[in-house]
Amino acid sequence: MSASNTVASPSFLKCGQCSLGKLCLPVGLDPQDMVSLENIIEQSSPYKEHETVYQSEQSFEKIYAVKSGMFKTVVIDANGNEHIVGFHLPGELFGLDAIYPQKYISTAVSLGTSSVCGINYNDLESLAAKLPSLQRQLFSLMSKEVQTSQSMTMEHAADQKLAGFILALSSRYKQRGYSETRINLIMPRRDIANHLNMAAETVSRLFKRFQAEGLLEIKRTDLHITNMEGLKELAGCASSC
Amino acid sequence: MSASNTVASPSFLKCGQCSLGKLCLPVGLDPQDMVSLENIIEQSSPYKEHETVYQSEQSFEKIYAVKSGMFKTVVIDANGNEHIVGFHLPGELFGLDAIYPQKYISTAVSLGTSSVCGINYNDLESLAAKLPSLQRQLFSLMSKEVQTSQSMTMEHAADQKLAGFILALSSRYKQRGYSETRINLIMPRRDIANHLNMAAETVSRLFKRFQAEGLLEIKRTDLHITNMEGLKELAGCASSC
DNA sequence: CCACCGCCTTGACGCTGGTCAAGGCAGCAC
DNA sequence: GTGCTGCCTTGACCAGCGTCAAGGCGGTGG
Repeated sequence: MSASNTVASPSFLKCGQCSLGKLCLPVGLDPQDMVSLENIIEQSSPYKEHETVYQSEQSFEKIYAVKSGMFKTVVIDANGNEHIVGFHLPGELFGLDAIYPQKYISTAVSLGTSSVCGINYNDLESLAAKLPSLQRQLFSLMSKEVQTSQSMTMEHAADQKLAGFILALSSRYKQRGYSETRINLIMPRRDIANHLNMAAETVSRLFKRFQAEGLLEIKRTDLHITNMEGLKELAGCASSC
Repeated sequence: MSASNTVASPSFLKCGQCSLGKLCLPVGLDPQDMVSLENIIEQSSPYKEHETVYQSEQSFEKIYAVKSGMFKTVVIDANGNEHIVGFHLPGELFGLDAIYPQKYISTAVSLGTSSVCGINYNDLESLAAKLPSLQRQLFSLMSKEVQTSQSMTMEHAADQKLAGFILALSSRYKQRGYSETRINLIMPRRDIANHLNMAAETVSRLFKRFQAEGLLEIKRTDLHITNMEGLKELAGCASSC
């Protein structure tokens, strides 16, 4: 395991060999069913930084699983303001919010070099009807998605929100086998701030304060959590515990 | 149709006869499949005000569809603060966030006299595997759920949040065949404020300001939207358009 | 009728965090 | 090296909104 969590690329492996199998869509599938799933999955060639996977308003066709790197999903409101809905780590799905309206709500953009698996939604639906364990996993993942976006609405004060964000990232990295205390914040401060509905200056000041309080150490993109309990207490544990 | 939207009770009707059929779980089912669904649904006797359907931490068994009245789902964070996650209108499901963790995250409480249909989740999963249109509807409803809680995280200023909340309510009532301009706010101001993460006093002041600006008229629980466009502009249309 | 209670409203005040502006610092081209 | 550019940090200032406290108003019970 590397000291920091640069994200390993399973490149063109099939689900059965992919290291993300334990987190991603194939959870709970037996090897035979896994093959059926592999057959409807398309692996993309890597996206360079700032490339878009799909655009808002585009008609819905596929959902995506992150294979390597990181993606953000962004919506633009009526006043032209961008809002970052979420950051997506390897093994996580995005595009699920497009199922109901049958068009993409957000625009998905790569952060750094990243790749995805694309899954045609109609094929996935048909397959899920045949494979109960896949159906179950899909419901489960969507339920999780509901819960995480709900928990975001609970944090109130800026310090709470930032602490919750860091903790959520930490636990997601941990699930992926990376260190939970050393995090590489590849997204710019501005993006973190935008996602949490606050000013970039506030993020900066809060990181400074957290550091002064001995909760963490941070230098540029390199974050080291030094007092996990303290952070959790601050966050009120909404997104994290 | 009554002038204001007191919520009609379909009482003990089966899905096929229930006026909510066009919004609720049975969307897209043919009459025969509808019968299969009816067989796994349990209709509750009415809850009185402030009664709980399930408690947070309780093990997950059923999801619920509102039959009449209104429910709120509430979570309590580590510091003991209550947070109202959502209000649920007739034809809407709640308890979906319990699927992933297999236990209820929130506590569900009735607002006024209300009733639900309870649906055993294991039975529902099995049935969905047999009925593609039911599976589809479930995915669709969960996707919608994701989207609405995401859109809540986008609003920033207090006036934006309140305007968005009113518009979302209005459009949900409209879907149910009620007036979109006359809304009966049965929940106390305090609950609205809590849900939107603001002080009850702010809600009060904002209603006053909205009234002064000619956007709406409000007296106690009786709300009348007089300038829909103005409200939408204020909201930035995040939750609503 | 009055008294009480809960809920909402209104006012005064102060803090949190947004905005604006300036300055640091790393990376890159020349 | 110098000068650019982009990102982050720091400081000064101000407003939006939370908090506290008081007062209104309607409903219910005596």
